[in-house]
Amino acid sequence: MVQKKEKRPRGRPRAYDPETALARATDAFWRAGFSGTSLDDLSAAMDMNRPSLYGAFGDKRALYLAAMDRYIERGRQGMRAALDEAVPLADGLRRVYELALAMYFPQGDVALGCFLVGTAATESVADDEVRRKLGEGLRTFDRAFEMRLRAAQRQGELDADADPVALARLASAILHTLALRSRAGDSPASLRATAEAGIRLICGRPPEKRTRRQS
Amino acid sequence: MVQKKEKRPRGRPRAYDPETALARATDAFWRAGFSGTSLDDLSAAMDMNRPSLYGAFGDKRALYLAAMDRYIERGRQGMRAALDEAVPLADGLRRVYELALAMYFPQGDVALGCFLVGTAATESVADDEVRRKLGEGLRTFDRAFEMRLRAAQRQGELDADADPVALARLASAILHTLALRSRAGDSPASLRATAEAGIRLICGRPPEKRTRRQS
DNA sequence: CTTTTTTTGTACCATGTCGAACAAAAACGT
DNA sequence: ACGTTTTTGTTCGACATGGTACAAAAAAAG
Repeated sequence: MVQKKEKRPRGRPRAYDPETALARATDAFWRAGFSGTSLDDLSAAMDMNRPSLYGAFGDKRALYLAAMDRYIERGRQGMRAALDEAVPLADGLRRVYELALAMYFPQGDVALGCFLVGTAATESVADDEVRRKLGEGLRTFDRAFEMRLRAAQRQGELDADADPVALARLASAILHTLALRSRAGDSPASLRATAEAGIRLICGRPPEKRTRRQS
Repeated sequence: MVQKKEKRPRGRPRAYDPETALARATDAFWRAGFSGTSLDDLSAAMDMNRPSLYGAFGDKRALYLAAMDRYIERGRQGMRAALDEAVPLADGLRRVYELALAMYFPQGDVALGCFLVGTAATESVADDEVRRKLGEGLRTFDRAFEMRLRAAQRQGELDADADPVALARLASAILHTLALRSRAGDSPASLRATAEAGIRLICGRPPEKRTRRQS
């Protein structure tokens, strides 16, 4: 157990990297949804032929569930980093929303929005496991906001009588509206404005009446 | 033109009512999404055989677009009624969210969430027309909120320096999070709480510190 | 009653889809 | 070098899917 030696396995080496293959599968699902993505599409996107794909990830559904897990975990890590308690609450929120927008609008590509909103939300009615994972993912993001808000409250950055749980849900609501609207054709600029308005509401209006001039 | 006499058309009378057929098609799409709903599913749900369906609505995509139009129009009407200027702003918002939750959680059925979030968001990346309609639909709902917020501002119900456009987007954000979370397995009760928190934030906290007791 | 017009219902077709069978290929161990 | 083990690539097959052709049916018009 101590030495995780890179012992090559016995048979023919695999021609793909599981992580990048999963990333490409995620991208394919992202564009057309679960039902709208065929195994041929996946096979082409992942550059794996069907049997390899089947052997590596199981059937289409298992592959999709793995893509969900990966997406949620990466989102969690991104939020954890963005919500560093060393940066002010408002800046942390802004960083989260910027991170989200960077994902929702890939460079030189059409707007993709959020993977969960764009694909899992559709499947969740018919597929219990997808619904479970989707719920767990959203709660994960809620919790990340909530932890940060609690810290802000402890540090006096946030009103003592604020409700961190409720505010966290609203911070997520901003995320959800960005996710949805980016898929509806809204521009990054307009979404940034919406995010800013949300941040102002969540953090509480500054003590003095805010002027339009920025510091 | 004056007398819209119920002149029966020439041939065999149709065995279906177009409006209810479209409603049933909407329901079918709602559960499985556009790609996940087959023509057989639709044919069964609408109680029309394939050629009749084709003759009445065109192909599957045209049928889906018609379902979108119907859904958006009904949503618009519902919001217009709920946001009656005679009722206080907070109550109006509450009525909108209650209306939404009533749609998202049909009696004696699984949670369906919002039709647009659950189905159009998936298709919108690949289908320009769906994306256009989705964006227009969301903006329609934004505008309904915005109109009401402007009225509230005129009546002094809302701060004079509030931004109706931004607040309307946030009111929609609450709607979007309800739509998404209802599909993720959240309970109506928890969503109601989220909606209430959103209403408090949008309407501004009441002058005195709010106590838990209700009038 | 016959003709005309429109809808219905059955059957069909080309294609797409998921999943699997099977042999060739590429590595390791002896 | 030879067998073992694992992955790859080709191929196949059963089935679902979107869409259509065509005759029977049901109503009005003549």
